[in-house]
Amino acid sequence: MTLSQELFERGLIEKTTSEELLPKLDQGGLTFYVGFDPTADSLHVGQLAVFNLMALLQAQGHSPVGLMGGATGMIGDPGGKSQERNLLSEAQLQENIQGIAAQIHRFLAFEGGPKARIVNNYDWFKGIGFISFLRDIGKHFSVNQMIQRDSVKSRLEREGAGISYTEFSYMLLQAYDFVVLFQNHGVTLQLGGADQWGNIVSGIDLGRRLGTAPLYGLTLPLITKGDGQKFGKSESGTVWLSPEKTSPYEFYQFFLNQADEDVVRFLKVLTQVPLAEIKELEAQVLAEPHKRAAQKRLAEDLTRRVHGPEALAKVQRASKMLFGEKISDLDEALITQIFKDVPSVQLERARLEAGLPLIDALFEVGAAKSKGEARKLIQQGGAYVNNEPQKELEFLLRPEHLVSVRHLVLRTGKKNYALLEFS
RNA sequence: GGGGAGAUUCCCGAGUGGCCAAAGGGAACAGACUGUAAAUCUGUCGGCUCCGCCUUCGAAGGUUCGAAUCCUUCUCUCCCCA
Repeated sequence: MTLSQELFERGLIEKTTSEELLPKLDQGGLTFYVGFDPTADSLHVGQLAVFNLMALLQAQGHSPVGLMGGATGMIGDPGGKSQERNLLSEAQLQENIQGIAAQIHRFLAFEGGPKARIVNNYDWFKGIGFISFLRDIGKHFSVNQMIQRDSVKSRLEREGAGISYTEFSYMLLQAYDFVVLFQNHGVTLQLGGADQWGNIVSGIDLGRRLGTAPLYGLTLPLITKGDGQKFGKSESGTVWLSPEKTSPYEFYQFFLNQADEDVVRFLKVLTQVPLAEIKELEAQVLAEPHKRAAQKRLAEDLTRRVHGPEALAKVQRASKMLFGEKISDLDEALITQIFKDVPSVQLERARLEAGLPLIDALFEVGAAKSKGEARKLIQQGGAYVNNEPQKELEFLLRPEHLVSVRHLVLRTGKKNYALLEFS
Protein backbone atom coordinates (compact mmCIF):
# COMPACT_ATOMS: atom_id res chain seq x y z
CA MET A 1 0.00 0.00 0.00
CA THR A 2 1.33 3.43 -0.83
CA LEU A 3 1.50 6.18 1.73
CA SER A 4 -1.29 8.18 0.15
CA GLN A 5 -3.52 5.13 0.09
CA GLU A 6 -2.79 4.51 3.72
CA LEU A 7 -3.54 8.12 4.62
CA PHE A 8 -6.91 7.91 2.92
CA GLU A 9 -7.57 4.59 4.56
CA ARG A 10 -6.82 6.08 7.95
CA GLY A 11 -9.03 9.06 7.32
CA LEU A 12 -6.22 11.56 7.62
CA ILE A 13 -6.92 13.35 4.37
CA GLU A 14 -10.00 15.46 3.95
CA LYS A 15 -8.92 17.03 0.74
CA THR A 16 -5.88 18.18 -1.14
CA THR A 17 -5.45 21.24 -3.30
CA SER A 18 -4.30 19.15 -6.22
CA GLU A 19 -4.23 15.51 -7.35
CA GLU A 20 -0.60 16.00 -8.28
CA LEU A 21 0.29 15.97 -4.66
CA LEU A 22 -0.44 12.29 -4.09
CA PRO A 23 2.42 10.74 -6.11
CA LYS A 24 4.78 13.25 -4.52
CA LEU A 25 3.63 12.12 -1.11
CA ASP A 26 4.38 8.52 -1.97
CA GLN A 27 7.80 9.43 -3.22
CA GLY A 28 9.17 11.34 -0.27
CA GLY A 29 11.55 14.25 -0.24
CA LEU A 30 9.10 17.10 0.27
CA THR A 31 9.39 19.68 2.99
CA PHE A 32 6.07 20.50 4.60
CA TYR A 33 4.83 22.69 7.39
CA VAL A 34 2.09 22.95 9.93
CA GLY A 35 1.34 26.13 11.82
CA PHE A 36 0.63 26.16 15.53
CA ASP A 37 -1.13 29.00 17.19
CA PRO A 38 0.47 29.74 20.53
CA THR A 39 -2.77 30.47 22.32
CA ALA A 40 -1.87 28.14 25.21
CA ASP A 41 1.32 26.71 26.61
CA SER A 42 0.29 23.24 25.55
CA LEU A 43 -1.42 21.51 22.67
CA HIS A 44 -4.39 19.30 23.29
CA VAL A 45 -5.56 15.91 22.10
CA GLY A 46 -7.46 17.46 19.24
CA GLN A 47 -4.13 18.21 17.63
CA LEU A 48 -2.81 14.66 17.90
CA ALA A 49 -4.07 13.82 14.43
CA VAL A 50 -1.85 16.46 12.84
CA PHE A 51 1.14 15.18 14.77
CA ASN A 52 0.42 11.70 13.65
CA LEU A 53 0.18 12.80 10.05
CA MET A 54 3.44 14.71 10.36
CA ALA A 55 5.16 11.68 11.80
CA LEU A 56 3.82 9.41 9.08
CA LEU A 57 5.08 11.80 6.41
CA GLN A 58 8.44 12.05 8.06
CA ALA A 59 8.71 8.27 8.12
CA GLN A 60 8.18 8.37 4.37
CA GLY A 61 11.13 10.70 3.96
CA HIS A 62 9.50 14.12 4.08
CA SER A 63 10.91 16.88 6.25
CA PRO A 64 8.54 18.50 8.73
CA VAL A 65 8.64 22.12 9.74
CA GLY A 66 6.67 23.21 12.77
CA LEU A 67 5.77 26.86 12.47
CA MET A 68 5.20 28.71 15.70
CA GLY A 69 2.87 31.61 15.22
CA GLY A 70 4.86 34.09 17.25
CA ALA A 71 3.67 36.92 15.04
CA THR A 72 0.28 35.65 13.95
CA GLY A 73 -0.46 34.70 17.55
CA MET A 74 -0.42 38.40 18.27
CA ILE A 75 -3.24 38.84 15.81
CA GLY A 76 -5.51 35.84 16.02
CA ASP A 77 -7.18 33.79 13.34
CA PRO A 78 -10.75 35.02 12.90
CA GLY A 79 -11.90 31.56 11.87
CA GLY A 80 -14.02 29.64 14.30
CA LYS A 81 -14.20 32.47 16.78
CA SER A 82 -17.39 34.30 17.30
CA GLN A 83 -15.65 37.20 18.90
CA GLU A 84 -12.60 39.29 18.59
CA ARG A 85 -9.74 37.62 20.32
CA ASN A 86 -7.93 38.92 23.34
CA LEU A 87 -4.40 39.75 22.45
CA LEU A 88 -1.71 37.93 24.35
CA SER A 89 1.30 39.56 25.90
CA GLU A 90 4.67 38.95 24.35
CA ALA A 91 6.01 37.14 27.42
CA GLN A 92 3.01 34.87 27.45
CA LEU A 93 3.49 34.09 23.77
CA GLN A 94 7.12 33.21 24.36
CA GLU A 95 6.19 30.83 27.10
CA ASN A 96 3.50 29.20 25.01
CA ILE A 97 5.80 28.76 22.07
CA GLN A 98 8.33 27.00 24.19
CA GLY A 99 5.77 24.67 25.68
CA ILE A 100 4.40 23.71 22.29
CA ALA A 101 7.81 23.28 20.71
CA ALA A 102 8.79 20.89 23.47
CA GLN A 103 5.75 18.78 22.74
CA ILE A 104 6.48 18.61 19.05
CA HIS A 105 9.83 17.13 19.93
CA ARG A 106 8.09 14.05 21.27
CA PHE A 107 6.53 13.20 17.96
CA LEU A 108 9.10 13.98 15.35
CA ALA A 109 12.73 13.09 14.78
CA PHE A 110 14.98 16.13 15.04
CA GLU A 111 18.13 14.22 14.22
CA GLY A 112 19.26 12.31 11.18
CA GLY A 113 17.45 11.74 7.90
CA PRO A 114 14.77 14.22 6.96
CA LYS A 115 14.95 15.99 10.28
CA ALA A 116 12.28 18.19 11.69
CA ARG A 117 12.69 21.89 12.34
CA ILE A 118 10.87 24.48 14.30
CA VAL A 119 10.64 28.05 13.13
CA ASN A 120 8.88 31.13 14.40
CA ASN A 121 7.21 33.54 12.02
CA TYR A 122 7.99 36.44 14.33
CA ASP A 123 11.52 36.11 12.99
CA TRP A 124 10.52 37.33 9.56
CA PHE A 125 7.62 39.55 10.47
CA LYS A 126 9.47 41.64 13.00
CA GLY A 127 11.69 43.19 10.33
CA ILE A 128 9.00 44.00 7.80
CA GLY A 129 7.75 47.53 7.56
CA PHE A 130 4.09 48.22 7.11
CA ILE A 131 4.60 50.03 3.83
CA SER A 132 6.69 47.34 2.23
CA PHE A 133 4.26 44.68 3.36
CA LEU A 134 1.35 46.54 1.82
CA ARG A 135 3.23 47.16 -1.38
CA ASP A 136 4.74 43.70 -1.84
CA ILE A 137 2.10 41.45 -0.34
CA GLY A 138 -1.11 43.36 0.22
CA LYS A 139 -1.17 44.29 -3.43
CA HIS A 140 -1.90 40.68 -4.34
CA PHE A 141 -5.04 40.35 -2.25
CA SER A 142 -8.48 41.37 -3.27
CA VAL A 143 -10.70 42.64 -0.51
CA ASN A 144 -13.67 41.52 -2.55
CA GLN A 145 -12.47 37.96 -2.23
CA MET A 146 -11.38 38.30 1.34
CA ILE A 147 -14.80 39.30 2.57
CA GLN A 148 -16.29 36.28 0.84
CA ARG A 149 -14.37 33.95 3.14
CA ASP A 150 -16.65 32.18 5.55
CA SER A 151 -14.45 33.04 8.47
CA VAL A 152 -14.79 36.73 7.70
CA LYS A 153 -18.34 36.66 6.42
CA SER A 154 -19.77 35.10 9.53
CA ARG A 155 -18.13 37.76 11.59
CA LEU A 156 -19.42 40.54 9.39
CA GLU A 157 -22.95 39.20 9.47
CA ARG A 158 -23.04 38.65 13.17
CA GLU A 159 -24.52 41.66 14.79
CA GLY A 160 -22.46 43.36 17.42
CA ALA A 161 -19.39 41.23 16.83
CA GLY A 162 -17.71 42.61 13.75
CA ILE A 163 -14.10 42.08 12.94
CA SER A 164 -11.16 44.33 13.47
CA TYR A 165 -8.81 45.33 10.72
CA THR A 166 -6.15 43.45 12.63
CA GLU A 167 -7.87 40.11 12.49
CA PHE A 168 -8.99 40.77 8.96
CA SER A 169 -5.32 40.89 7.98
CA TYR A 170 -4.60 37.50 9.46
CA MET A 171 -4.94 35.61 6.22
CA LEU A 172 -2.34 37.79 4.54
CA LEU A 173 0.14 36.90 7.21
CA GLN A 174 -0.49 33.18 6.98
CA ALA A 175 -0.28 33.31 3.20
CA TYR A 176 3.01 35.12 3.46
CA ASP A 177 4.32 32.49 5.87
CA PHE A 178 3.94 29.84 3.24
CA VAL A 179 5.88 31.86 0.70
CA VAL A 180 8.67 32.68 3.15
CA LEU A 181 8.94 29.06 4.17
CA PHE A 182 9.25 28.11 0.53
CA GLN A 183 11.97 30.68 -0.03
CA ASN A 184 13.95 29.88 3.09
CA HIS A 185 13.39 26.19 3.57
CA GLY A 186 11.96 24.86 0.33
CA VAL A 187 8.59 24.13 1.87
CA THR A 188 6.02 23.19 -0.78
CA LEU A 189 3.26 21.64 1.27
CA GLN A 190 1.12 22.95 4.09
CA LEU A 191 -0.99 20.73 6.31
CA GLY A 192 -3.83 21.95 8.45
CA GLY A 193 -7.24 21.27 9.88
CA ALA A 194 -10.31 21.46 7.69
CA ASP A 195 -10.84 25.02 8.90
CA GLN A 196 -7.49 26.06 7.47
CA TRP A 197 -8.44 25.43 3.85
CA GLY A 198 -9.01 29.05 3.03
CA ASN A 199 -5.78 30.21 4.59
CA ILE A 200 -3.80 27.49 2.84
CA VAL A 201 -5.26 28.36 -0.53
CA SER A 202 -4.41 32.00 0.07
CA GLY A 203 -0.81 31.00 0.54
CA ILE A 204 -0.79 28.97 -2.64
CA ASP A 205 -2.29 31.84 -4.62
CA LEU A 206 0.21 34.28 -3.25
CA GLY A 207 3.00 31.87 -4.15
CA ARG A 208 1.78 31.70 -7.71
CA ARG A 209 1.72 35.46 -8.03
CA LEU A 210 5.17 35.78 -6.58
CA GLY A 211 6.54 33.04 -8.79
CA THR A 212 7.33 30.23 -6.36
CA ALA A 213 7.33 26.59 -7.40
CA PRO A 214 3.87 25.02 -7.24
CA LEU A 215 2.68 24.84 -3.65
CA TYR A 216 0.27 22.29 -2.24
CA GLY A 217 -2.09 22.00 0.63
CA LEU A 218 -3.66 19.12 2.47
CA THR A 219 -6.36 19.33 5.10
CA LEU A 220 -7.31 16.85 7.78
CA PRO A 221 -10.92 16.14 8.56
CA LEU A 222 -12.36 17.38 11.79
CA ILE A 223 -12.36 14.63 14.39
CA THR A 224 -15.90 13.93 15.44
CA LYS A 225 -17.49 11.70 18.01
CA GLY A 226 -20.39 9.43 17.24
CA ASP A 227 -22.65 11.21 19.67
CA GLY A 228 -22.04 14.52 17.98
CA GLN A 229 -20.02 16.01 20.78
CA LYS A 230 -16.68 17.61 20.32
CA PHE A 231 -13.65 15.39 20.60
CA GLY A 232 -11.03 16.41 23.10
CA LYS A 233 -13.06 17.49 26.08
CA SER A 234 -13.68 15.49 29.19
CA GLU A 235 -15.89 16.43 32.11
CA SER A 236 -12.96 18.28 33.59
CA GLY A 237 -12.38 20.27 30.42
CA THR A 238 -9.90 20.14 27.60
CA VAL A 239 -7.55 17.17 27.59
CA TRP A 240 -4.07 18.62 27.17
CA LEU A 241 -0.82 16.98 26.26
CA SER A 242 1.09 18.71 29.01
CA PRO A 243 1.26 16.57 32.17
CA GLU A 244 0.91 19.71 34.26
CA LYS A 245 -2.45 20.53 32.73
CA THR A 246 -3.83 17.02 32.30
CA SER A 247 -2.24 14.30 34.35
CA PRO A 248 -1.04 11.19 32.51
CA TYR A 249 -3.61 9.27 34.49
CA GLU A 250 -6.50 11.39 33.23
CA PHE A 251 -5.04 11.30 29.76
CA TYR A 252 -4.95 7.51 29.80
CA GLN A 253 -8.45 7.26 31.20
CA PHE A 254 -9.75 9.67 28.60
CA PHE A 255 -8.79 7.35 25.78
CA LEU A 256 -9.71 4.20 27.65
CA ASN A 257 -13.24 5.53 27.93
CA GLN A 258 -13.86 6.28 24.27
CA ALA A 259 -17.06 4.85 22.84
CA ASP A 260 -17.03 1.64 20.81
CA GLU A 261 -18.35 3.43 17.78
CA ASP A 262 -15.45 5.90 17.78
CA VAL A 263 -12.49 3.89 18.93
CA VAL A 264 -11.55 2.28 15.63
CA ARG A 265 -11.62 5.58 13.84
CA PHE A 266 -9.48 7.17 16.51
CA LEU A 267 -6.93 4.38 16.29
CA LYS A 268 -6.58 5.04 12.59
CA VAL A 269 -6.30 8.77 12.87
CA LEU A 270 -4.32 9.20 16.05
CA THR A 271 -1.93 6.27 16.12
CA GLN A 272 0.38 4.41 13.83
CA VAL A 273 -0.93 1.03 14.83
CA PRO A 274 -0.81 -0.99 11.58
CA LEU A 275 -4.08 -1.12 9.70
CA ALA A 276 -4.10 -4.91 9.80
CA GLU A 277 -3.96 -4.86 13.57
CA ILE A 278 -6.68 -2.24 13.75
CA LYS A 279 -8.85 -4.52 11.69
CA GLU A 280 -8.40 -7.28 14.24
CA LEU A 281 -9.18 -4.90 17.05
CA GLU A 282 -12.30 -3.82 15.23
CA ALA A 283 -13.46 -7.43 15.10
CA GLN A 284 -12.80 -7.73 18.81
CA VAL A 285 -14.86 -4.66 19.58
CA LEU A 286 -17.78 -6.37 17.89
CA ALA A 287 -17.22 -9.82 19.33
CA GLU A 288 -16.31 -9.00 22.90
CA PRO A 289 -16.89 -5.31 23.53
CA HIS A 290 -16.55 -5.61 27.29
CA LYS A 291 -12.86 -6.41 26.97
CA ARG A 292 -12.27 -3.06 25.28
CA ALA A 293 -9.14 -4.26 23.60
CA ALA A 294 -9.24 -1.39 21.11
CA GLN A 295 -9.65 1.27 23.79
CA LYS A 296 -6.74 -0.19 25.72
CA ARG A 297 -4.55 -0.20 22.66
CA LEU A 298 -5.47 3.40 21.92
CA ALA A 299 -4.84 4.58 25.46
CA GLU A 300 -1.57 2.69 25.74
CA ASP A 301 -0.22 3.85 22.44
CA LEU A 302 -0.94 7.50 23.02
CA THR A 303 0.08 7.59 26.65
CA ARG A 304 3.38 6.00 25.75
CA ARG A 305 3.96 8.42 22.93
CA VAL A 306 2.97 11.57 24.80
CA HIS A 307 4.13 10.78 28.31
CA GLY A 308 6.65 8.00 27.83
CA PRO A 309 6.79 4.31 28.77
CA GLU A 310 7.44 4.94 32.45
CA ALA A 311 4.42 7.12 32.84
CA LEU A 312 2.36 4.50 31.03
CA ALA A 313 3.46 1.80 33.46
CA LYS A 314 2.52 4.04 36.35
CA VAL A 315 -0.91 4.94 35.13
CA GLN A 316 -1.67 1.33 34.36
CA ARG A 317 -0.72 0.36 37.87
CA ALA A 318 -2.76 3.24 39.22
CA SER A 319 -5.76 2.23 37.15
CA LYS A 320 -5.57 -1.30 38.46
CA MET A 321 -5.42 -0.05 42.01
CA LEU A 322 -8.20 2.47 41.62
CA PHE A 323 -10.62 0.15 39.95
CA GLY A 324 -9.67 -2.80 42.08
CA GLU A 325 -10.72 -4.03 45.44
CA LYS A 326 -10.09 -2.69 48.87
CA ILE A 327 -7.04 -0.54 49.25
CA SER A 328 -4.65 -1.51 52.01
CA ASP A 329 -1.00 -1.61 52.96
CA LEU A 330 0.51 0.76 50.49
CA ASP A 331 3.95 2.17 50.88
CA GLU A 332 4.45 5.89 50.81
CA ALA A 333 6.20 6.01 47.46
CA LEU A 334 3.51 4.10 45.64
CA ILE A 335 0.67 5.99 47.20
CA THR A 336 2.07 9.37 46.28
CA GLN A 337 2.61 8.20 42.74
CA ILE A 338 -0.82 6.76 42.29
CA PHE A 339 -2.64 9.59 43.91
CA LYS A 340 -0.43 12.36 42.67
CA ASP A 341 -3.21 13.78 40.55
CA VAL A 342 -6.02 13.33 42.94
CA PRO A 343 -7.22 16.13 45.19
CA SER A 344 -5.71 15.84 48.60
CA VAL A 345 -5.76 17.70 51.84
CA GLN A 346 -3.48 17.76 54.87
CA LEU A 347 -5.04 17.38 58.26
CA GLU A 348 -3.84 17.30 61.85
CA ARG A 349 -3.10 13.83 63.07
CA ALA A 350 -4.76 14.69 66.33
CA ARG A 351 -8.10 14.97 64.58
CA LEU A 352 -7.79 11.42 63.33
CA GLU A 353 -6.90 10.18 66.75
CA ALA A 354 -9.91 11.92 68.18
CA GLY A 355 -12.12 10.37 65.53
CA LEU A 356 -12.71 12.46 62.41
CA PRO A 357 -16.31 12.49 61.16
CA LEU A 358 -16.48 11.15 57.62
CA ILE A 359 -18.87 13.99 56.76
CA ASP A 360 -16.26 16.59 57.65
CA ALA A 361 -13.52 14.73 55.82
CA LEU A 362 -15.54 14.53 52.59
CA PHE A 363 -16.34 18.20 52.80
CA GLU A 364 -12.83 19.35 53.60
CA VAL A 365 -11.18 17.42 50.81
CA GLY A 366 -13.68 18.85 48.37
CA ALA A 367 -15.40 15.55 47.53
CA ALA A 368 -18.65 17.16 48.63
CA LYS A 369 -19.54 20.81 48.17
CA SER A 370 -21.27 21.07 51.50
CA LYS A 371 -21.73 18.97 54.56
CA GLY A 372 -25.28 18.41 53.51
CA GLU A 373 -24.07 16.94 50.27
CA ALA A 374 -21.60 14.74 52.15
CA ARG A 375 -24.42 13.53 54.34
CA LYS A 376 -26.53 12.65 51.33
CA LEU A 377 -23.64 10.87 49.64
CA ILE A 378 -23.17 8.64 52.62
CA GLN A 379 -26.87 7.93 52.93
CA GLN A 380 -27.05 6.96 49.28
CA GLY A 381 -24.11 4.63 49.57
CA GLY A 382 -21.90 6.80 47.40
CA ALA A 383 -19.08 7.30 49.86
CA TYR A 384 -16.16 4.93 50.20
CA VAL A 385 -13.30 4.65 52.64
CA ASN A 386 -10.32 2.88 51.13
CA ASN A 387 -12.65 1.60 48.42
CA GLU A 388 -15.11 0.08 50.84
CA PRO A 389 -18.60 1.54 50.90
CA GLN A 390 -19.46 3.29 54.13
CA LYS A 391 -23.12 3.97 54.78
CA GLU A 392 -22.98 4.90 58.42
CA LEU A 393 -23.79 8.58 58.70
CA GLU A 394 -21.86 9.19 61.90
CA PHE A 395 -18.86 7.19 60.79
CA LEU A 396 -15.61 8.30 62.42
CA LEU A 397 -12.26 7.89 60.73
CA ARG A 398 -9.60 6.57 63.10
CA PRO A 399 -5.92 5.69 62.90
CA GLU A 400 -6.71 2.06 62.11
CA HIS A 401 -8.18 3.17 58.78
CA LEU A 402 -4.87 4.46 57.50
CA VAL A 403 -3.61 2.56 54.45
CA SER A 404 -0.07 3.76 54.86
CA VAL A 405 1.80 5.60 57.54
CA ARG A 406 -0.21 8.75 57.02
CA HIS A 407 -2.71 8.35 54.21
CA LEU A 408 -6.30 7.47 53.87
CA VAL A 409 -8.21 7.15 50.63
CA LEU A 410 -11.73 8.48 50.20
CA ARG A 411 -13.88 7.99 47.15
CA THR A 412 -17.24 9.25 46.03
CA GLY A 413 -19.09 7.64 43.20
CA LYS A 414 -17.31 5.27 40.90
CA LYS A 415 -14.07 7.02 40.38
CA ASN A 416 -13.66 10.26 42.23
CA TYR A 417 -10.82 9.81 44.59
CA ALA A 418 -9.45 12.04 47.28
CA LEU A 419 -6.50 11.58 49.54
CA LEU A 420 -6.24 12.55 53.18
CA GLU A 421 -2.80 13.08 54.56
CA PHE A 422 -2.19 13.28 58.29
CA SER A 423 0.84 15.01 59.67
C1' G B 1 -39.56 59.55 21.05
C1' G B 2 -44.47 56.49 21.78
C1' G B 3 -46.67 51.71 23.24
C1' G B 4 -46.23 46.74 25.23
C1' A B 5 -43.84 42.37 27.66
C1' G B 6 -40.50 40.61 31.04
C1' A B 7 -36.31 39.75 34.93
C1' U B 8 -37.76 33.02 39.54
C1' U B 9 -33.11 28.44 42.71
C1' C B 10 -26.88 25.85 37.22
C1' C B 11 -30.22 26.35 32.41
C1' C B 12 -35.33 26.37 30.41
C1' G B 13 -39.76 27.34 32.74
C1' A B 14 -44.43 27.20 36.29
C1' G B 15 -45.99 29.96 40.37
C1' U B 16 -49.94 36.27 41.09
C1' G B 17 -50.78 37.12 49.54
C1' G B 18 -50.10 31.89 53.74
C1' C B 19 -50.48 24.68 51.81
C1' C B 20 -43.28 27.86 48.49
C1' A B 21 -36.80 26.22 49.42
C1' A B 22 -40.75 27.30 45.22
C1' A B 23 -44.36 22.47 39.87
C1' G B 24 -42.28 20.34 35.40
C1' G B 25 -38.15 19.49 32.13
C1' G B 26 -32.88 19.62 31.23
C1' A B 27 -28.05 19.49 33.31
C1' A B 28 -25.39 17.64 37.45
C1' C B 29 -24.47 14.06 41.48
C1' A B 30 -25.21 9.22 43.77
C1' G B 31 -27.26 3.95 43.55
C1' A B 32 -28.81 -0.52 40.55
C1' C B 33 -27.58 -2.74 35.90
C1' U B 34 -22.96 -2.95 32.93
C1' G B 35 -17.65 -3.10 30.03
C1' U B 36 -14.23 2.28 34.39
C1' A B 37 -19.31 2.33 28.00
C1' A B 38 -24.22 3.70 26.14
C1' A B 39 -29.26 3.18 27.21
C1' U B 40 -32.57 2.33 31.20
C1' C B 41 -34.52 2.44 36.19
C1' U B 42 -34.29 4.65 41.37
C1' G B 43 -32.88 8.54 44.53
C1' U B 44 -30.69 13.46 45.50
C1' C B 45 -30.37 18.18 43.71
C1' G B 46 -29.72 26.42 48.64
C1' G B 47 -27.06 26.19 53.53
C1' C B 48 -26.65 24.51 58.61
C1' U B 49 -25.54 22.39 64.82
C1' C B 50 -31.07 18.76 59.45
C1' C B 51 -37.88 15.95 62.73
C1' G B 52 -35.80 22.49 63.59
C1' C B 53 -33.37 26.93 61.99
C1' C B 54 -31.10 30.41 58.38
C1' U B 55 -30.56 32.69 53.36
C1' U B 56 -32.90 32.83 48.30
C1' C B 57 -37.39 34.48 43.46
C1' G B 58 -33.24 41.67 39.09
C1' A B 59 -31.96 46.04 43.23
C1' A B 60 -33.66 49.19 47.17
C1' G B 61 -37.61 50.71 50.02
C1' G B 62 -42.93 50.12 51.61
C1' U B 63 -47.98 47.75 52.77
C1' U B 64 -49.29 43.28 55.74
C1' C B 65 -49.71 39.06 61.43
C1' G B 66 -47.51 37.01 56.78
C1' A B 67 -44.91 38.70 50.02
C1' A B 68 -41.59 35.31 44.66
C1' U B 69 -46.62 37.04 44.62
C1' C B 70 -49.48 43.87 46.30
C1' C B 71 -47.38 49.30 46.05
C1' U B 72 -43.13 52.90 44.94
C1' U B 73 -38.50 54.00 42.82
C1' C B 74 -34.31 52.20 40.24
C1' U B 75 -31.39 48.86 36.87
C1' C B 76 -31.38 45.67 32.81
C1' U B 77 -33.62 42.70 28.67
C1' C B 78 -37.03 41.88 24.75
C1' C B 79 -41.01 43.17 21.21
C1' C B 80 -44.06 46.61 18.32
C1' C B 81 -44.82 51.67 16.27
C1' A B 82 -42.26 56.35 14.67
